[in-house]
Amino acid sequence: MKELEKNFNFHEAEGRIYDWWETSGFFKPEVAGEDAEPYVISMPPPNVTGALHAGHAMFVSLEDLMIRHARMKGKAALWVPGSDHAGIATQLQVEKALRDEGTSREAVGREEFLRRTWAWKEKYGGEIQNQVRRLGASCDWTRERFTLDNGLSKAVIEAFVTLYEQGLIYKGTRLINWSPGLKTAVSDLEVENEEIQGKLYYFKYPVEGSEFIPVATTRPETILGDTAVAVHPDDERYQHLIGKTAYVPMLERPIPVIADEYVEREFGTGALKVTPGHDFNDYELGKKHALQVISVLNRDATMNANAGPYEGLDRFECRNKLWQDMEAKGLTLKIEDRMMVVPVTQRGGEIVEPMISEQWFVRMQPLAERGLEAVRSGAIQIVPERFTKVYYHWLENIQDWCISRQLWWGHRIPAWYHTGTGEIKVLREGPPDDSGRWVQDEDVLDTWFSSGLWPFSTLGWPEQTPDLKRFYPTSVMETGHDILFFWVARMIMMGMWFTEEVPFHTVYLHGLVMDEKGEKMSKTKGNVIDPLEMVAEYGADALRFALLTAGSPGNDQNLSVTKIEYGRNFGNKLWQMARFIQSNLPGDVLVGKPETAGLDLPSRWILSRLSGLVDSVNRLYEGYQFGEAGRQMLDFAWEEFAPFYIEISKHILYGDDETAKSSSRQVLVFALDTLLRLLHPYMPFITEEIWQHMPHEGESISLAKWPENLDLHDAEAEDRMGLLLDLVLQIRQARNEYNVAPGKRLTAIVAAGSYRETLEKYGYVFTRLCNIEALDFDRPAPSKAATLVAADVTLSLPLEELVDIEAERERLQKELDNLLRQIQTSQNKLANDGFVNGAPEVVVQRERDKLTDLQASLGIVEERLRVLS
RNA sequence: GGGCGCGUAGCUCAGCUGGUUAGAGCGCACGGCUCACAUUCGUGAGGUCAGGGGUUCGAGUCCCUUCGCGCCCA
Repeated sequence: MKELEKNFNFHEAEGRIYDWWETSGFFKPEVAGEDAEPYVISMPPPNVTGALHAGHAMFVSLEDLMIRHARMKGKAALWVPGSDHAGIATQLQVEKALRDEGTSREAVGREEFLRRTWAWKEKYGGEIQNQVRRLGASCDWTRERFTLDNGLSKAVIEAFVTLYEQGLIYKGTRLINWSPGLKTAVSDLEVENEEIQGKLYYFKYPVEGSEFIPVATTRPETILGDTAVAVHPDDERYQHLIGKTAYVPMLERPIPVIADEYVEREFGTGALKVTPGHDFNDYELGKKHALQVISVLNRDATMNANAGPYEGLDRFECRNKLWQDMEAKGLTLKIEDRMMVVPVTQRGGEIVEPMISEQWFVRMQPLAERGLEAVRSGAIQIVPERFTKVYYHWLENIQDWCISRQLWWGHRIPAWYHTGTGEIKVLREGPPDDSGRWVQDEDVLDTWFSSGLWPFSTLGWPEQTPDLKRFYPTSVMETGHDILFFWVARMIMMGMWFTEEVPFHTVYLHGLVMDEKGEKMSKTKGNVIDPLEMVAEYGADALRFALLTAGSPGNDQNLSVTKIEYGRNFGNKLWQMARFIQSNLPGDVLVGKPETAGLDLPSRWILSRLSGLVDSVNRLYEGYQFGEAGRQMLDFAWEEFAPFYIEISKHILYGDDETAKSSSRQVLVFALDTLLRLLHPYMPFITEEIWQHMPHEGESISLAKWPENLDLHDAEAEDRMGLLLDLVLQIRQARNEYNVAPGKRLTAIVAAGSYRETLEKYGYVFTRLCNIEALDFDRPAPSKAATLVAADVTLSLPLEELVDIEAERERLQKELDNLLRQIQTSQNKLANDGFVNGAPEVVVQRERDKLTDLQASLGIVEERLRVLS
């Protein structure tokens, strides 16, 4: 077996190991055989031209963990990778490149633009996939998909046409969110609300008869599109004006004064200007009162002809100009500073304008019902459970989905218009005929429309492919809670609608990755942790371990370089443990679970602890508590196995009892092997590298059996070893307290009580762990000694010149107080019938045993104090 | 306005089904390069688990409430 280097060279190893895994086909579900139960995750497709960020690293780590775990459990684990064409994001990048060349997409034309975008995709599109590889993602690259590839495009058309035929997709002229910068409609989900310091403009709305109604608005330019002034029917101030005619300032367009209970009398002036063409609430009000809808904006947010003299002005220029003009006419009242909420685009933060526009919509009601049913029935479980409520709330109040985008990069809407008759045909294959008189709709579909089909479109749908049959429905959808609506809910609805099945059984939502202060990472703030830099500096395993263990399910987590560094340190610890074990192995070592019969106490102890770890980890995995599971693995490795068992084993390994050596080796190898398997989903590279250098059966740890139910629990060994380790800690403390040189070897005088046999046999534990060269059982303790007590064992360290009697008395007095306090608590509990009868038997018994030990110790400490005084 | 989350050591966070004297990392103090490991080892200081009330034999954990912070929806 090749010797392990002094340190793990992850730079060299990660690429080598990954390539080997991939070319060996380990990432393919077929390694598990035809009868294996499938376990499938569809990878959330990153934007094709995007760069890997901490959020990607998070989902890759989590999903790879789940997939590797499933694979080790013998399942046919399939993780389908892919990328998203990301309509807006990608188009913006290519448009920017064109701008840099001094041209524009309009100038080069649609065909050329698309050619350029595909070229761009080919050039940069593979980048993020390689970055995903660097994290160790064990996805099946032979099944990689792209949302614009032929298969998926076919799925998109099938879905669109089907919904159209079912009457669930329609084209309509309605108020939508318009992004003037992007010059496209966006869905309500793509609009965020931002609070800004704005202004509230108060002005006079002229009414016939030289009267006026005071009105306030945050967007004066929309005055030009007003089609009514509304007041509350019971408002005495304005009651007499209801039904009269008001005149739009500057335009003098007559509009009615209407009454509606929707108007809040206490808010503002108690009167409302109504602009159905540019406000969602007003739009509804307008419908109710059959008001005219007037749009005053062009696609680029300049004013249109309806704005009369303001035509051509930008919306904000118009706001100022109009206000000045109104001021000149004496129509203004005042301007107030006011915090207000404006709708902005997700991308760029530009202010979105509600505008009347003809777009394609999906009627969501019927789909939402299926989506709700899927979760309500329990067919889909959302983890953490609290997100279920959020999901319900959104679906119960869902709006129709505006799916058309005035972009070029995307799935073109399969609708054809007859240039002569204006007839519309929606077809799987177009045009309807060769007459040359049919033109296709110019618009493309919202990117999320294709993403919504992802779990089944990637497996071949609408074709009934073997993959679709075997791997659908998928198992888990793992993604960030921020896209529950955007993506998860839509996948569920689409999945239920088109496949009559849930697209996945479980939704696992992780939190967002923040910086170490809990702030959102952003380039402008300069607090971004670049996962690729971290991988280069600390290794992929370190980053993964940090991401996987530093938080709790569903909650946002703060990532810091320190945590990644700690992950790297843990990797090194594992490596060093392995190096020690390996260097103490002769040629042949028994591999597998050791026979417990002849084992020494430390071995039975560590195997019992290991057994407990495995049980605990499996229980935690059931509840998706991967972070806690990983932390427990680290604790076991770093707090028990390495500092105690490995240390103690040196006594055997450096001795000459060949039988004992052989069993110690087997225990060491077995414990490490088990630990490596448990850690493999967290730290795939280092665990594989170590495993290959240790005695093992099988080709790769990634295919090794996941540890379950070791059945090595040994309560007695844990108790006895617990006492030894308790004494070890006390000896270390005493040595520190009395400033005993670390190198100084001491003989301890022991009154062993009921532990005589154990202490005689395992006295070497103290040699190894706290530099006690011998235990003397048959000598009375000298007066100048530090006395340590555990259960009924007394251990004295003769420290002649170092021990000050007074100090020792104080120390013991403190110990006495401590014991008394604990005994008191314990006695109170046991005297309480409620506890004795109500608590589980094990808990009560543990309390009784504890009290017995405490009382034994108390007797010893009291006696010792008597001697010293 | 509705919903959700969070508030535990100086900082960042764990604490899973309620059950030993509430843990970790970083930072801090003291001491060690001991033959796997200074990417380390040993020891220590540091917490009325946001406040109040309740359920329970027992609450950091469950329920109610107040305060503070954050997110989502309207």
